[in-house]
Amino acid sequence: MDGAQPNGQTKATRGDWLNAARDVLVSEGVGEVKVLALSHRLDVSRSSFYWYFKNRQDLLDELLLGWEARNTRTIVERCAAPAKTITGAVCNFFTCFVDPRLFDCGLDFAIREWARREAPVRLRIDAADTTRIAAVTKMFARHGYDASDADTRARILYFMQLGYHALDVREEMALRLSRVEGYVRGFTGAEPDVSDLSDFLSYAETVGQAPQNF
Amino acid sequence: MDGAQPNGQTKATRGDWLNAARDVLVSEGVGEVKVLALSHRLDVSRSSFYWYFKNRQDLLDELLLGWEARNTRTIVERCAAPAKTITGAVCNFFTCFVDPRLFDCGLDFAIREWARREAPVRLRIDAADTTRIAAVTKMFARHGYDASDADTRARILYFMQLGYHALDVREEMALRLSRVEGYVRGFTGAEPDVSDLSDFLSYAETVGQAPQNF
DNA sequence: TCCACTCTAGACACAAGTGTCCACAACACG
DNA sequence: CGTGTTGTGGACACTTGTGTCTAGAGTGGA
Repeated sequence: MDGAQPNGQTKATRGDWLNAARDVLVSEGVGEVKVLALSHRLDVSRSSFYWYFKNRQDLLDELLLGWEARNTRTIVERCAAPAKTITGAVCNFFTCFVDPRLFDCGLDFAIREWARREAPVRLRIDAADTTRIAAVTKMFARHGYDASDADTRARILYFMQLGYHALDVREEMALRLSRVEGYVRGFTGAEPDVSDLSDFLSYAETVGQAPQNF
Repeated sequence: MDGAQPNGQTKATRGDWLNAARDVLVSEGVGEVKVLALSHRLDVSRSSFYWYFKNRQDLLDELLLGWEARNTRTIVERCAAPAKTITGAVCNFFTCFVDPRLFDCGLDFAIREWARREAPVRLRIDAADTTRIAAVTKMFARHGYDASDADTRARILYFMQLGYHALDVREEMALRLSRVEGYVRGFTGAEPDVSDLSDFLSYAETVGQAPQNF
């Protein structure tokens, strides 16, 4: 994906610039993604940047491209994953947000914030949300909910999950997991399937060691 | 709240600076709240700013103070409002987000974004969320939900509502209202009370004319 | 060896932002 | 009328950021 192998003389590859930019985008917002600051961070001259990128905007475009290729696809895949019960299906959806390798929450919100200021970014976010909600709706429909009910439940589930992360709540994984049963009951309107639930909880434990979502 | 009455010679009052700053904060983020830009917008010399405020940070502090005094109190009050049924109570909560005069959503999110970059702001947001969730939990508990159930439902309701706004969804008020019944069913786990629901819908219609939330 | 290519550093020109200082206009009041 | 206070505007010094141009160091291949 990165193309060129670093040369002996190379101090910072194109990928290094992109990674540094992503970090700053997530932790401090687009406004702070500055060529000067990145060059300090990489300990490279600022002008080297212009070897790899046309200008600052060029870098930002690339960042957006990477995000598009990743987050939405993850959600769509998890929603389409086979599940015996709706409990299992909802748990499949949850995995996106529990396993940081699957869905990059920090990036998602950083880009939403960015979208508030720039209309073209906004359009891409809108398209992503539409695709994701459709995938969740389909998941409910597949488990016997009628069209209108599936739509409502999909929206509650998706908005609640993003709301949770929008608030950047910081709580222990154990505490978070202790609420899962209640959440599933609330989201599905049915009694959770015990075996599906415990499958999810043990999966979550294994990835729970990973660094926090952001 | 504003103190001084504008003098004949006064071109921009302290309040004018604050309003302009709030607008920019909401639409473009803290980073864009710049003395220079505000002075252009108010058509006043930049140095006049320093008559009213010690420096840029002083202005930002004031903005934060105004937010604290408003948004959280609104939610707490609406949750404490009397309601015959849980349907009515949830509808009371919804009013915050339907009537832009009650709760300033744009400001809430602008400040959340700001909090990502500055720890002291983050602390104040955390305190606000804790207070708000506690108020919603109490609301459910008052209507007969046991402690654990009330906690879960409060979180689903609050996170979902903020998630909805975090995504900055733009849909017609009519479409939004058409989903309310389903939402209430989902949130309360019970069949909505018809009269409480219609009271809310007619209230929402009257304020629906007001400008969009942001 | 030497030449081309890749990448880096430093200098330059410029734009936009901050905060300070000082002169001064306009009003309010004795 | 003077005189103090309230606000405004312009000039200055400084910082941080962008993008361009050019010299040249290092590497790999003919």
